[in-house]
Amino acid sequence: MPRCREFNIDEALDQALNAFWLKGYASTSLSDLLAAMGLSKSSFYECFGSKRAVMLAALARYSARELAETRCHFAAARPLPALLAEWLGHALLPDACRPAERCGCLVLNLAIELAPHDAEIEASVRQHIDALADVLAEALRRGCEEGSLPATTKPPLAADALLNLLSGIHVLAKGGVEPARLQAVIDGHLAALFAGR
Amino acid sequence: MPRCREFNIDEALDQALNAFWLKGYASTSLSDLLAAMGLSKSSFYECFGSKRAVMLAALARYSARELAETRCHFAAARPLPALLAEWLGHALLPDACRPAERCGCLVLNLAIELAPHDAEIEASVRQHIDALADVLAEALRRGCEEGSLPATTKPPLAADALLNLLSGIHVLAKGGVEPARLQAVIDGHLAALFAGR
DNA sequence: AGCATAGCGGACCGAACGGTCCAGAACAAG
DNA sequence: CTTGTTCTGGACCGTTCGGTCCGCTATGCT
Repeated sequence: MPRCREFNIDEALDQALNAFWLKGYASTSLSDLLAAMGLSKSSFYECFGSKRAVMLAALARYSARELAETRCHFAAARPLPALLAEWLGHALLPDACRPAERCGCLVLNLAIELAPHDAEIEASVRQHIDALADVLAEALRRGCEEGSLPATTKPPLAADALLNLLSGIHVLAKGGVEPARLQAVIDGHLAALFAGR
Repeated sequence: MPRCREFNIDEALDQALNAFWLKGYASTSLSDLLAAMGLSKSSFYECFGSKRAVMLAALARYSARELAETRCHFAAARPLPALLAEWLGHALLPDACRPAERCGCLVLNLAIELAPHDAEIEASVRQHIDALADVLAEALRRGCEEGSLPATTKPPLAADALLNLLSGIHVLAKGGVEPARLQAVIDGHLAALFAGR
């Protein structure tokens, strides 16, 4: 007997995600959110409860998506150097699933804006970072075994370094540094990594 | 015959700077600002004109201060490895002139929050980044000449890499990653740098 | 003393904020 | 057709926002 929901929660969350990605949390007003998600204020509060809840859900969704893509990317049976180069360079290329160029990484954006004052956000951010580092470390470990990486490489440390590299890239790109300059930094890092040292 | 100004503009700006550093631009309300700067709304608008003008001034002040400190740091006649290690590690240590731990870098915080939507901010950020990169590149050039760095080192590229490293450190630290892990990343990067590769 | 300025507190402004509520239309299943 | 649910638009809430203005006092100079 009930009338079933007409809008798709996940699609609405994706739009909310894009809105927060573009303008951050505080600067995304309720009106912005409603316009992006394409639903009325009543439906919004009925379904999600609050602005903060939506951003938490969007953050979780982004994190899961990003993690799944990364896992999938490194699961491919291809040379590790190419996999890493593509994964890092990804941040500098236009991408259909990003709401704009130079919008950085949603997790990092929200981390900077909210993590110091919101324990729940901080926990999500930490979890995302650690999970990503794990995926990277695992890929690097395989690289060591296969010989594409020097045996002296320490996967967890090198994974942290790569994650730090990508974080810097995201931030500096948002600050206006030209992609070519950042690409050179990536290339240098990878060259050093595969040369061992 | 005029009565002279009682509060110090620069000190007030420093307090505004700390407020923005702690909470970002949008989340720092006028009340926050007035309380931090210790002056009345009337004096505030008489002297600075608008919230945005204050943040621009605070940003310029921060940038100049940071740049001067960095120049001074690398002007010391001490071994380059130590200078670099201290400069990078600085971001992970408590510091009297910072309003809190893990507050990141004001320029990067504002870049992420505002640069994509505010050309004036973006220009300031770019200028700061380029100036810092120049200082670093110059220090690295001296390192090459003195032999503390391999002759194959390309100072501008290595400078960008160091700046990117520091940016990542700031962001990940704000995201809750333990300082020890980030310190290890720094150590690894410097080891690779001085080993050439 | 007289005067111009600095600075203050506070009233006031319109707009926007996040959030609540409700009347009614649209719709699906019985 | 009835019933129960979804969904919408809009009225409404109190609060806060950035910003303006004014009247008062405190102060320094002549």
